[in-house]
Amino acid sequence: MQNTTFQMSSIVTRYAPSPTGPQHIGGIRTALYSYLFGKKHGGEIILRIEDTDQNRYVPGAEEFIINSVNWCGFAFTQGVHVGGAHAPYRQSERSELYAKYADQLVKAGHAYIAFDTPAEIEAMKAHLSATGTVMPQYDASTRHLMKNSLTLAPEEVEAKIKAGEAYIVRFKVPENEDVKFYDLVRDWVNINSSQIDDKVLLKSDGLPTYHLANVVDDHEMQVTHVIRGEEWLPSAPLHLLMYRAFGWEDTMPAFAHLPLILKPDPSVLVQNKVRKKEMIVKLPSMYLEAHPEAGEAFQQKGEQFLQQVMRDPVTFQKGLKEDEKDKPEIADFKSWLRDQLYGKLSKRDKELHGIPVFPLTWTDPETGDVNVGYRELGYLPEAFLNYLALLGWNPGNDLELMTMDEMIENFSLEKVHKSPAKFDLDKLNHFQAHYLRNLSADRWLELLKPEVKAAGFDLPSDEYLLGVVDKMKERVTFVSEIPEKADYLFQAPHDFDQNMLSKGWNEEAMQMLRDLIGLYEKQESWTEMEIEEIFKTYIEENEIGIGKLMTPLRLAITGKSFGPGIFEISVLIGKNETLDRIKSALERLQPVG
RNA sequence: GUCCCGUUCGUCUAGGGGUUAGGACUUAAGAUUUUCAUUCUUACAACGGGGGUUCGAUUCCCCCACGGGAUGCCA
Repeated sequence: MQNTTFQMSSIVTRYAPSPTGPQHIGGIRTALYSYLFGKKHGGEIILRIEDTDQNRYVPGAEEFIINSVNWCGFAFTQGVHVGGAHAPYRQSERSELYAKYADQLVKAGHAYIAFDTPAEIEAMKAHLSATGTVMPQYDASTRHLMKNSLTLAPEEVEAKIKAGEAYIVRFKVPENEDVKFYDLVRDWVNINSSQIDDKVLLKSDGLPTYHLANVVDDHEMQVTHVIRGEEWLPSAPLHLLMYRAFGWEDTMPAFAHLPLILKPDPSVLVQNKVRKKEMIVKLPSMYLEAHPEAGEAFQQKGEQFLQQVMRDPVTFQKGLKEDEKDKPEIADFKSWLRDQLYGKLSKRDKELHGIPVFPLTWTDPETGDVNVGYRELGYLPEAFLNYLALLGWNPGNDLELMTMDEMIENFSLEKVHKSPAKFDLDKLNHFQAHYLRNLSADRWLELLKPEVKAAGFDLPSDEYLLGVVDKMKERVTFVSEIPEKADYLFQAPHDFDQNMLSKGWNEEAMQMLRDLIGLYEKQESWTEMEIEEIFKTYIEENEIGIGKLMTPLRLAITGKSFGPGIFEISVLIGKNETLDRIKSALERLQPVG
């Protein structure tokens, strides 16, 4: 990796999202893989914003992408936010370029100008469908029937343009040609060109479509490796054809199409009794919300249906299939259900499966809807990223927990999976707990302080806080759980575990605690070993079962029945506080039983 | 519908013509522990189905089933 400077500098990858909304974790993973690959080969990693659709532009989306990547802890070497040799990196700022190249293609006979209105195209397709064509499209078989520069006389075309008539540029896809291309993760893929329609290259607003902009920019920016989602696989042959038409085939980038990230398996839902019950009620009302026309009466029917279908995974799978015997309202519900339960991970899956899809919290600028992100939920970026990296890639050994450097070292596109992966929150949480336990003192303080304040406690010293961390880090998955589970480390307990109280808080225990206070008071030096010794000597001398005293002691000091070692806690909070708490408990709590 | 891609424990996956099919998460049991965790040990659990090719197939080929994607003047 350290040698071959020439090879190293020649790699260029890119991440090219469109700012149509918050970046979902699939996008982050694509960005990550582009980064890992680029970094591994010492190359350039470009962030290019594909904002060629004016209608779908969402303010803030671009910042969201950059913030997300920053939070995850990796970076681009070129891009909208940092500049670079190929600036600008926003496609809306490069539009003359695309028009120029589209023109070049038209002149060379690889593309043509078309004047058809959407309605006319629609009519053509409808007509073909009616006469039995399975896949009606604007292509070699139909382009001669339409209004374009292939069918119109040149003067006519000229006149129309002069008159200001709207037009687009379409790519002239060759007829019936096998297009074969190599994909780094899927090997050879073969598609016949008749499957591809004459894609629009330049829209009537003068802006390019993805297909044109992407090919032109990857060429201009000297991109060597295009790493993108599987949804692009079917249009890759088109892109190849375009590189060919431009005469750029020699320098065409290599392609790597990544598998999708899927929703969790719905049969898991069926097997979980609690979740199942929830879903039987929730799904019909969610459907009702989306389809108010179904009518209130639907809710019950929907629940009935689910109850039958969700008996077990097999009935579930069968029951969700299309069935001609279904009543119309159930048929609609079913197809809606399929969309909700299967397929790519989507925004709805936070609600449905408890799986957030955004790295950061996103507030929809139009609706005000808040979609909570991994960061705000308390996930550590390194845990999130490590888990995400493994959803579609694996180094091929048993390595799972990896630092960024290890991921870079081990990464290869050949090891990227072909098949999609389902998101598993349990495993992410395991990673999270692991990384939390290995956090540095500085990070701990940085993360814990706001949580302590948010819980309404006074902020203790850093030293004390690190003591808290030491006692609690093995017991939590999120930092916010610390003030929640160990409130007694920040103030004397207000509430006491009733169950525990009824089991062991009696006259006998109270007397023992009074004895213990006496012994503790005499003890000058206050270390864990010493006070444990006092405790043990006492119970041995009085032949008491250890739990008989330990439980009431813990209860008096913490109010709880579980937690770190009680002597550790006593030392942390100090001698005075320990004694105060025992005394106060003895005053406040009446003996039970 | 048509085209493209995929299919190993419940989940994420390793492997690859002859393996006791390996690891991780989850679940369960045990050890440690004053409790709760952590940690450690153990257990449960998989090659979608059918045909080939082969002495032998989970691995290669074909078909089917299932899952996914694409089929826009969206990306």
